[in-house]
Amino acid sequence: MNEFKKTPTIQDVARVAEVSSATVSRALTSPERVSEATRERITAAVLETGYTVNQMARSLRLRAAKTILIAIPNIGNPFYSTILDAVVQDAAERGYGVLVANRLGGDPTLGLKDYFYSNRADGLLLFDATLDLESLQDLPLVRGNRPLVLSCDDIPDAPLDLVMTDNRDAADTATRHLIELGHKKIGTVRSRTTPNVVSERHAGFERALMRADLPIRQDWIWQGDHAIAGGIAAAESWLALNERPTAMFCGNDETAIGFISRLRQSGVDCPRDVSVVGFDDIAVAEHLLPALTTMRQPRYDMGKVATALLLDILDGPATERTPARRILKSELIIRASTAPPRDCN
Amino acid sequence: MNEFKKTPTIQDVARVAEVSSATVSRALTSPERVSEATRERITAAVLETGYTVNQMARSLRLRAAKTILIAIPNIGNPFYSTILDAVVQDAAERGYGVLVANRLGGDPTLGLKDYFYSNRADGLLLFDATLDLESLQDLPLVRGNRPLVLSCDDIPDAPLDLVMTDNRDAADTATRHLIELGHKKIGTVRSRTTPNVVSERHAGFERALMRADLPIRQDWIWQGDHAIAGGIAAAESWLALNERPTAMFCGNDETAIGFISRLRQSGVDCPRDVSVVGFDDIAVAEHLLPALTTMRQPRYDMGKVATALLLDILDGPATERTPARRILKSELIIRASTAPPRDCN
DNA sequence: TGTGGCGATGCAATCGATTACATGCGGCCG
DNA sequence: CGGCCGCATGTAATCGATTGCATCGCCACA
Repeated sequence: MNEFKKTPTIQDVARVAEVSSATVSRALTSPERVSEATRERITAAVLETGYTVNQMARSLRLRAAKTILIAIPNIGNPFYSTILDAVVQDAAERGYGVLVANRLGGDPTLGLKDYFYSNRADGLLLFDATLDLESLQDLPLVRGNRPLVLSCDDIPDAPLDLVMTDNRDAADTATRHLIELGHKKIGTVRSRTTPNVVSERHAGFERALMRADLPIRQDWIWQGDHAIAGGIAAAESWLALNERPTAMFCGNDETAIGFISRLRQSGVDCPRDVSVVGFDDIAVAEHLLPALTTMRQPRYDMGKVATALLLDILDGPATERTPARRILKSELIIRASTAPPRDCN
Repeated sequence: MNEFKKTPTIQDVARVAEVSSATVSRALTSPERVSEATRERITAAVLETGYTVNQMARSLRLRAAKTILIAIPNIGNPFYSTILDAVVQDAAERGYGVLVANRLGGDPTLGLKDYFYSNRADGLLLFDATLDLESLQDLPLVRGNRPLVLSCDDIPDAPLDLVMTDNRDAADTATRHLIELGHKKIGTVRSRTTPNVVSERHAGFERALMRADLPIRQDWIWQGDHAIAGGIAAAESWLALNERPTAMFCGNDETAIGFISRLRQSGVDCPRDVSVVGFDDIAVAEHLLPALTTMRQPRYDMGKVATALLLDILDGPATERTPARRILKSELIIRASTAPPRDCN
């Protein structure tokens, strides 16, 4: 059926349409520059040969891969996969492909990937600030002056384009919600995977407590891992306590899920015995029992905004720019996992 | 610091090391072919210039992009994001990048993507059988004789490499579990997103019922959407029924979550009033209340096996092969959402 | 009728890495 | 001492698309 053994090239089309390859190229990229008659012959020839452009050749020539690289700490986490979803969707609409790098930060083969990824992507979307500024600048993408947009997390003092949520205010809001319910003993499960989000959130947590003149007790602060396991571990330590907090602010929803689930196993009920507020509002949050009170993060929007920012830089003129900072607002979603403390009722 | 304005090329390295670009290329790809002295000079020059290979140029020359394309119906779904995780991990280890295409099937801009993706990926990992065989063969990847591995779903009569789970047996097992608990009135929420998985699962469901001489009632079969919303809709319809099934087999965990959650709102308890078994065993399944009985799908393995299969084809000799079929086993995880029916107690 | 201008098209260089083939050099053996 | 072999390296073609410049008609206007 196909008269060419190999993938047809622009030369093949040119031969069939009886024009030069230059004309074919022009017909495809700026149709108004060729006469109507030739354009039709070329269109027919494209169909006949089944030609599709060879992106490798085009990229080489144009010095643009039409591809962005997205680095995510943990694809399996619904929080990140939603972002990825948004990014892939929007990038595709603007003609860009998305290469995925998982756990770029912690991977010992980073050097290999350097080599591997270089010159393959036009820009980088980084949802992971476990890299410090120095190693970031060592990445060939950045060294090659490729634009980079950082999201979900901040790197202090880095002059980078940034898309974030208002982590500090959000944590403050969540904590205030617990305070307003009457809680005086409030603990938290922090995380360690994304350092600055964590300190921002923790700062918001402490700010709310301080403003309410409530104590910040170190033995009521646990380290989580942004996963269910961390919540479970924190719960076990919580159970061993003599004096327990009556409310907990968890660094994300998975942590809250693990925490509540482990407590339930030991007969401790949420929200009767302890109130829990999560962070993110992942899809299942409202279908849990108790439905989870949480700070909804505009994560789909975060993906969209970050993508738009990066692609605007890529498609725009190569002028000197001052880094942009976009802060998106989170929203408190009150459900059933928070209630007034028992002894205050 | 960097003496080259633009990204350094192999020519720049050659100039610094005072050799030809051919020698640099050889030093990098087959070091044993250059003398030790030159090799050292070249290594030094690579460091000095900060050279990294331009993959576009290499791919053009070698006709291999060192990239695979993965098509997934819904990235946001934890089921798929786990698979993606496995794929990215394993592909990176073997020096391949992963391009993500979301909802390749339903997207009206498929034609655009054709154009766009062609010649960019060496092979395709397809986790979505909403495409029929015909449109599949129209994809340039396939037409260009690029290997393709189909996973999660089957396309009947297609001579394709395949990685699947034992959907029919798994559905049979799940249904038998309900039967063994004493249930006689059993319904199901099917899905429509992945046609053949659905019919396989449904076939397993019906097989189990028939073998137990139980009725297959059409009004006890709902259409879901592999998402929470579908479970909710089915639950609402279930509530309106005069004679209700006492047990439900749900097409996936999200469906089960929505179903149970909606029923609870109306005071119907799982497992007291109705038993529910899910499918997949997503991460939260064991932390739900009730903890979800479900068929665990080896989805991480599915990603790994599919990747290994595709990459073996790509890296192996270009011989004629007969398509491989790998079937992975699912496992029944009994938790708290299933129990004997009330009236049988 | 001559010429300037413009639209359509072709020619050929270019992007950067790879590799078949050519070359040159040194050593070994007869 | 001459010729041959083999290793190390260089030369140049190649992959496929894009694009600056050249060319060729053709029309209009003086």
